[in-house]
Amino acid sequence: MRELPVQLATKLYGAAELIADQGLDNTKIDDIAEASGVPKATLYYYFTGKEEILAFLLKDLLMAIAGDVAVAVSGEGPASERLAGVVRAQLGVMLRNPAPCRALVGDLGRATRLPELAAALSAAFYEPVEKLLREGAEDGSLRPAEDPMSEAVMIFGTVTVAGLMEAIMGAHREMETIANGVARLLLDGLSPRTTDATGAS
Amino acid sequence: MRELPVQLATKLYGAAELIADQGLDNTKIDDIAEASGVPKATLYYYFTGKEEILAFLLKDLLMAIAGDVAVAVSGEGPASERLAGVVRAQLGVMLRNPAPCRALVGDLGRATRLPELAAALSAAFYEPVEKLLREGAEDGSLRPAEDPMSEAVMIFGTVTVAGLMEAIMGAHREMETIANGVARLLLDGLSPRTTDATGAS
DNA sequence: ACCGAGATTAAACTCAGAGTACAAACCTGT
DNA sequence: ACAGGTTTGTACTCTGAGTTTAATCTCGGT
Repeated sequence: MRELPVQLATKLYGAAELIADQGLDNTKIDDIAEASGVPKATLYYYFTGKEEILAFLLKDLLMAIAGDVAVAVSGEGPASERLAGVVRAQLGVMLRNPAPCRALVGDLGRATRLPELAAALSAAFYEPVEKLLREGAEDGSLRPAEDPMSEAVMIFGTVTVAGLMEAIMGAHREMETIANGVARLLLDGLSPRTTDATGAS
Repeated sequence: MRELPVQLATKLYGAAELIADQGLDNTKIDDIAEASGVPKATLYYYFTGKEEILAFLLKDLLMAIAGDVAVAVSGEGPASERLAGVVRAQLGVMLRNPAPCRALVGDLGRATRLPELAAALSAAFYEPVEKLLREGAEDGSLRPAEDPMSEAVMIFGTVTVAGLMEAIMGAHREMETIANGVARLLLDGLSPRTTDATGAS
């Protein structure tokens, strides 16, 4: 895949919506060409096919998430708070880019079969969060995880599905509202808090 | 879609693996015909196309989950324990049917665009769990949820992603192990438990 | 045994759309 | 002006989805 001119990349975002709505198969290359204003021949000059176009769009999304997550992870404060920041970061990117998100779910299969993307996802999310969990165990703000990797995966699942649900329905709720709900579930769980000093009623 | 003979249905499961591995687009109707031993013409006699075949396989999976989840939900004991049962139920079905699961992720987009499936998913999972959350708030074994619907969605995300990760990699771990990890996260969260009576070291 | 209705299948067909080929224009630096 | 890459229109090939047809098969009723 050749180095992509910025202008072309920009135009392509217009196609994300289309792909998100219809799914990749129902979207003809000619449709993508028309929607983005990039002629078919040019698309084939840069990409080997549809899939690679989708992959480009998704990698872009993952990079955005990776960036914001990285900032949240390496911030100040206890790990638990930074984790809440991670949640906000991911949800923020997702709600700002609903079309690629929908495309991502829609064609997750292809995405996971694209090894480059799996790697990007891991770098964007699992690894930073896994690290964060370990730090939380050290600074005492999070319980020690038996298996930080799979906890990171679960956290990703929780956040992602919450975000997707919102991206698929047309975001009624504020990002902060959703993020609070997610963070509360992840940090405190569903059990009633036992924080009140003496036994309650 | 005509009434499907049992024998034919059985043969079709053989194709799930294929679809899971390659994704639906990379799987030719003729491949499905060959893999399942059902001639192409017969497939078209019963289904209108590939998509409907996939839909059939997925609906089957969702039904299985719905069944086991329903049992778990309506069992004895406090809601919190029944929730753990739900987790076990879903993971159990997923790990017993890795191929359809992988197909489901792989072609989630199509799946969500198939309204019948969205409804099935909702009936199989969201509604029962939502009900369970309300019961938990009543019997005191779960904290009251502000928004039971979106909590049900998040729970589904957590369980599903955990299950998928395992279905995609070839299940090394026992279902119980995974279920315990998931249930622990969902019930207790990531914060250190404050359960020890007096302040710890 | 025979008949008719529906089930099952092979084989040949149509047709949309992905991807290719290629040459003409178009830059951009030298 | 020239060379090397970029951009694009146009016309092409070819794969594979879905259709059609018609030949068999199955089986309950007579």
